[in-house]
Amino acid sequence: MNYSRQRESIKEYLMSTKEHPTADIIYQNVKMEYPKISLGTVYRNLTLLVEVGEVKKISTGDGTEHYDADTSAHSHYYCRCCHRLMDLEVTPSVDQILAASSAGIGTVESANLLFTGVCKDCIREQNK
Amino acid sequence: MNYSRQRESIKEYLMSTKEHPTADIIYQNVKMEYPKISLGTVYRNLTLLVEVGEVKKISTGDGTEHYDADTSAHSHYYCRCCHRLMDLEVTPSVDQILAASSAGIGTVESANLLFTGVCKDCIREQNK
DNA sequence: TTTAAAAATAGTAATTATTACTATTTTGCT
DNA sequence: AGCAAAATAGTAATAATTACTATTTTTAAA
Repeated sequence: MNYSRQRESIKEYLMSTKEHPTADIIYQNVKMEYPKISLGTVYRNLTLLVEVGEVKKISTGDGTEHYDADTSAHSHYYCRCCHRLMDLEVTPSVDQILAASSAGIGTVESANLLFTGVCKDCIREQNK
Repeated sequence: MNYSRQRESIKEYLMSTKEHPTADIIYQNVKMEYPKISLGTVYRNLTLLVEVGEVKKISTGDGTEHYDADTSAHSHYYCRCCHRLMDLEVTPSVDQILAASSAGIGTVESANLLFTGVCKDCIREQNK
């Protein structure tokens, strides 16, 4: 992977915000510095950065993906009303998280935990 | 909400499978019973069923949504290789889940917990 | 059991997010 | 400087989802 100003700018913007922006929002912001940047470049670099582990992709089910340069272990709270995605600095038991967050940030209508990895079947396939 | 055979069939199919199918897979299956059903009908009813709480929508970030008629509190494991979404009957501490699932199902590359609800700001707005 | 309004449907068109393609430019190396 | 690999802008294509409309189904009341 070679250096690119555009990719740096994307990373910089992502690190400067706590908003968990979508590709399009990132595009609009990076365009201020690089008016000729194309949306495809934003998507390609986001995919790259996620692959390399420098950025996390967060799926809320609202129709578009959100991105976060904070790769530390933390959870998120999504408001289905204003569509904001917020940080939650928690890792303890789900019950505790539920109690804590329902007291703090808003109502909790669902708490979903999703693990991603490569399953045993696929590992077996790969070792053939 | 009025009764509809198509909606019943969608629910029936969803309850019969552990596969967490996408709208399109559901469409293909319900089409066996109702060959004239349209994809729009599937989408509309899935949205309705999710709103009413009879079905859960699960976002893996793989480009399409998955649906689950099992609304009990459980987590999921997504394999980024074969794109299968599997059930995990867990609710204890995230650390325990991590340990348990990494031993069992496959590698765990990420564990993401997402809460959804209505945030305090929105509740405040609504009470005006 | 007819009937009329409300809700749902099939089929199609439109929209939106994302990916693919290509000719040109930038980067890293020697 | 000069060359290959990687990246880009711009555009076209794809895939998932939503919107629209004329017709059919459902529901409940006459």
